[in-house]
This record gives sequence, C-alpha cells and structure tokens, in this order.
Amino acid sequence: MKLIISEKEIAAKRIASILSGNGQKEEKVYGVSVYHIKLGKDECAVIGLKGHILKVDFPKEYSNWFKVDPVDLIDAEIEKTPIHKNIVQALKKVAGDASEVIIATDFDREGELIGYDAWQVAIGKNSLLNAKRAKFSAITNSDIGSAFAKLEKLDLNLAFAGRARQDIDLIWGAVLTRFISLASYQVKENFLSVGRVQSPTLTLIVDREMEIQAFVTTPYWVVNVKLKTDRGEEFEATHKKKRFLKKEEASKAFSKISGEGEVLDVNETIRSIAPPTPFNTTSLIVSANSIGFTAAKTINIAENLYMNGYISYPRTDNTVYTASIDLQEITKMLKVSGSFADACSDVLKQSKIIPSRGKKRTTDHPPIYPTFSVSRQSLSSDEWKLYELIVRRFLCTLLPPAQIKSITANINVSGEVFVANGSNIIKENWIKHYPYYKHEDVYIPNLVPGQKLKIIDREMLDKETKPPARYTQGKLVEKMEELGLGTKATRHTIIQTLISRGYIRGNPLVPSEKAIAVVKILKKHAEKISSPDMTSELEMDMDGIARGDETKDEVVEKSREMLKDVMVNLKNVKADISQEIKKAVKEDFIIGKCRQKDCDGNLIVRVSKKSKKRFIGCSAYPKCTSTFSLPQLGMILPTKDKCKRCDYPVIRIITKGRKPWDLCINGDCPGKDEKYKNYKSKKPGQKSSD
DNA sequence: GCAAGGTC
Repeated sequence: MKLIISEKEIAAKRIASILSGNGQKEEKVYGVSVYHIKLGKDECAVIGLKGHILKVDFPKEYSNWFKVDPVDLIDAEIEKTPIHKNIVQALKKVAGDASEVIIATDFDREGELIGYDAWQVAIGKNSLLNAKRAKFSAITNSDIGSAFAKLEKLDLNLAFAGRARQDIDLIWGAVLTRFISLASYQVKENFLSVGRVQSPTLTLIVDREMEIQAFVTTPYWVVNVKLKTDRGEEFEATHKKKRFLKKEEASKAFSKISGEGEVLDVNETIRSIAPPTPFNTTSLIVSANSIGFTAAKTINIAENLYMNGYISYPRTDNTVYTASIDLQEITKMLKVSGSFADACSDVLKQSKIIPSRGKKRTTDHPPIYPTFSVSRQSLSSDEWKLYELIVRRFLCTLLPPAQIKSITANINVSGEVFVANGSNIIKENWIKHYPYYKHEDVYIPNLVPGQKLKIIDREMLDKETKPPARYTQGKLVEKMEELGLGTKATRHTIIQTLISRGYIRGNPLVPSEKAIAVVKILKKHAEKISSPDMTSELEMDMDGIARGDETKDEVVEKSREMLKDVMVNLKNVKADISQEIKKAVKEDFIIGKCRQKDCDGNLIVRVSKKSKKRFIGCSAYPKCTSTFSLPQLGMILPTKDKCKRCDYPVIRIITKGRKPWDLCINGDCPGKDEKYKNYKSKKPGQKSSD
C-alpha cells in the first residue's frame, strides 16, 4: 500500500477523488478521515494533516520564567512535540502497512517541512519507509495527474531550511521576550513580546507615529478662478504655481484677477488604465480593507467561502493564473446566476481572453478566484460583499484596459497663467464592472487657443500641509509583503498579536506608549530584531541550506552566537530598560482626567493594598478620593475615547480568546448593563473577527 | 506564559 499525505483534510479528499475518479472509500482512524483508492495497480490511502503536526519548544525544565535566566535558553535543546495527537496516531497506524509515502503537501518551503515531519512520524513504525514528492500548484485534474505521473524526491535540504527558521524564531523570540518582560516586571498577561516579524512590524507603526508627532505644518495658499465660455459652459482653473508659500504673493495674484481670460494652449492625452491583477492574499486584504474589512475579518470570511467551495484557496502569493484554470468556463458558470451577467458577457464576447498578471509568480497555489456561482441570499451580507469583490476582481482581470482622456489647458488671466485640468473616461471596459475603483470625471469644455473666457468668480484658499497618514491594516499588510515580513498566512495574525499585546489599536493603527518604549530599546540595543534585515538575511541563509552550501546546524549556531552578543549588551543596560518601560507603562495607564471639580489629577489604575484588587483612582490621592471599579481579569487599555452616553472615559479590556470589550468606567452609565450582558454572552475561546 | 509558521 502507498500512503499519500496532504497538508489539509479538504485537499486529501479532493486528491483522492481526482486520482480515483470519485471512487474513494472513507474510513475513520482515530477520528481522522482516511481515503482508500486504487492508483493503477496499487492500493493507496490518502490522509490530510492540519498544517504542521509538530511544534518546536524547549524542554519542560526551561518553562519557568522566574527560575531560568533567559540567556540559558540560547543553548538549550529544542524538542519537537505533536500538536494534533489524533492525526499523529492515525498517521502512525496507517503508515504501518505502507510500502511508500507520497508527500502531497503545498508546493512551498513550509509544505516541504510539513511533509518531512509527517514522513518522520510515519517512519516510527516502519524503518524502511521511503518518501516521494508530488508537486502541484492547483488541485485540478491535469495538475494532480501530471504530479503523480512523475513523482520526485523529497527535498530534504529545503525542509531543513524551514527547520532552521523554526529554531531561530523560537530562540530569539523566547530569549528577548522573557528578558524584556522580566527586566520591566511586565509578566504574566502583561508580558512584552519580541519577534523576528512582529518587532520590525511594530517599528513601522512607531516610526510613522514619530514622524507624525514631529511633523510641522506649513501654511500655503491656492488661488482659483471660475471661468465661462460664450456657450455658457463653466469650469475652474488653478494658478500655475499651485501652492503659494507666501500669503502676499497669493494675494497679489488673486487681486490681479480681472477682465477676461484667454486660452494659451490645450493639450490632450489618452491614457490606458490597466485592469487590476489577480488577487493574492495581500491584495485581497488591501482591497477588502478599503471597503471596511479588517485583515482578520477578511481572512475569516475568505476561509469560510473557501470551505464552502465558493472560492479557491485564499492563502496564496501567486498573482498569475496557472494554465490549468479554465477562465472561460468559470466565467460561463458565473454568468448563470445573474448577479454578474453583464460583466460575464463583456468577458465572453472578446475573441480572445487575455488575463492580466501581477508581478509575483509562485508555485504554491493559483491566485484567488471564484470556483462556484452562489446567490446573494445564501450568504450573509459580509460574505456576499467579499464574494462579490472576488468575483468582480476575477472578471476584471479578464477585461481590456480602460481609456481615459486628460485635457490640460493653460489660460492667461491678467498676465498670470492658470491651469485647467479635465479628465473623462472614454472607454470603460473593466472600470464599468469594478465600483471599488474610484474615478471621477472632471469636466472642462472644448477649448481652442485664443478663445476668450469670462471670469465669473475667484477664490483664495488657506491650506496647510498634512502629516503622513497612519497605517491602515491593509496598508500595513502591503508594506510587510514589500519588506518580506511574514507570509501570506501569517501577516494578519501578526497584526492581531500586536493588538492583543496592547502594543497597537484601531484602524488606522496607533501605538501605545509601551510600544514606543520597546521599539526605542530594541533599536538602540538589539537593532537586529527591530529591522526587516533579520528576515532577509535569514532568507539568504535558508536559500544556502536549500542549495546545500550550508547546513541547518551551522546557520542556527551562527545565529545563537549573534544573540549571545546582543544579550551581553542588553544585560549592561538592564536598569535603563526597566526605567524606560515602566515609565511608558505608567503613561499607558492614564485613563483620563479626573472628573472631580477643581481637581487636576489623572485617573490611573491602582491596586488596593488590602484586597489586592485593582481599581481606578486619582493621581491626586489623598487630596482627591475619587474611585471607579474595574474588572479584575484581562489587560486594561485606555482608548482616549469618551462614552457616547455619559462622556466618561472608555477603557478596553483584552482577555485571551475573547473579543475586546470596550467599557465605560462610569458605574452609573445608562448603557452599562446592556454592554456587560453582551460581553457575558460571548463564550470564552470564541474567535474575534476584528 | 515566549516566536512564526501551518490549518480550523
């Protein structure tokens, strides 16, 4: 018997079905589905994993944060232990009868490692078991057929490269997290995490906040004139200078406006606007963010749509359709349901469909596209919004570019040059079917040089330069991809991690004081982990391992030595670190201004000496004895928001496995009971969608 | 209880 191992249960089922022409027989082994099929003359069993089945960790004796010096973790042994016990059991049992293992996990580095781990588990009872590799980029008849027709060798070096990443991430993450947390007494639920991906990501947000804080606005002035042709057509033109930095100059230009205008010259250009490229995970998150979905919400809903068979696999880097996807067939299928019939017709009436393509071409999965035509009624409103976005995006990638005409006219008004810009779409093509693309036609009439224009109004506007914008979750995911931080499957969870650590909040994202302090310390004393360079260097090392130029042990050892140097520096400044973080944490704990008359204290979180319970008190105690009660569990974050009902400060309570709870501190707030009831009805462990 | 990477 041959044993085929795939990365997930749903893929196992589809592979079994394709290889057997839907002749698979399902058996449950320790609750795990195993599909029995016949492949040529061979009996085969197909089993699906749940991603990684083993995790890395330090031995138990290192688990107490207070008893182990973080530095001792650097050279500690690293163990691999099962994550999903039933799958490991089932795998071992089925492997007992196997003569060969075929690894059919995702065609990427982690897929190779997941497959290698599964093979090692399978070998346990069967020391002669060898492994082959099926490589495919889409679970379609043709791709699966050719992958199994020419099986390859499992790429051990590629798997070891993945293993190096696991070890290095664990060592650096655990050592620095424990050190920073212990140094500042931020322990238990308040611990301060540090990691190869999360820390550079946090640095992006903090750097942006610093830029905003340091930004000095400069005033400028804009001078406009409103004009009219003989035929009565009205339009606007702006002074050629656009921004006047001196008010006197703007006033001078403004006061000169009189008499009539004369067209100096007119320029027309026609621009093509290319259709959007096929969705991968990042571009889906970015687009969905602009219609109001957080990154986590997008991923949750997409996962749902995928599990129901409505869209293709949502975790992909690829932006180029693979040849085995029949774009025309999918369009025909979508046309039937009616909601997108117009767009489908436009696609199908082309003599040849030429799909757009993005810059990233990978082997992991196809781009995200609809796989089933589903009606609006059978989805929730959010599901439909996302599904519609994916369908429209898909259809637009199959349509020709739009064309936009731009007109620029220079107009002389009393010796000053004003510029009128107009633009209008002359060929809609894909834009017609993609309402998410915002384009507004700007009208200007047909003008000819020498034409005289009547002045009907003039204005001088006071403006000022604006600081750069904070990152939205979408923009952040995009930036992370650009810098190589995280993967398609983890970028949104990294953002969630930073939120649940109390480092950042909101969308756009604002860092807390402790986030600013941690980033400052890392930049100064552990620069390596605060920068995306650590990831790019790791990528190079992993490529080296995959090529066979270096070994996994050499790379991990080199990394350990580097961390030891970093720790020597950090230990020298432990007292400063402690001071700096404690100060920031204190500032984060200012809930708002005291509400008592004539008191200028701050409301802060305090702990009662008697009962050891926490509460909100005034910093002016004992002069002011104002207090508010607090929930005793969860992390407390000030939000700087005021309660809509009673205007008292609102705090956010974050408890692991629960949706964040926004709470007004006023015990007598009219909305309080209702909010608390809402919170209580959420079960622990329930997934938060924002 | 630490990370980041899979998947649910």
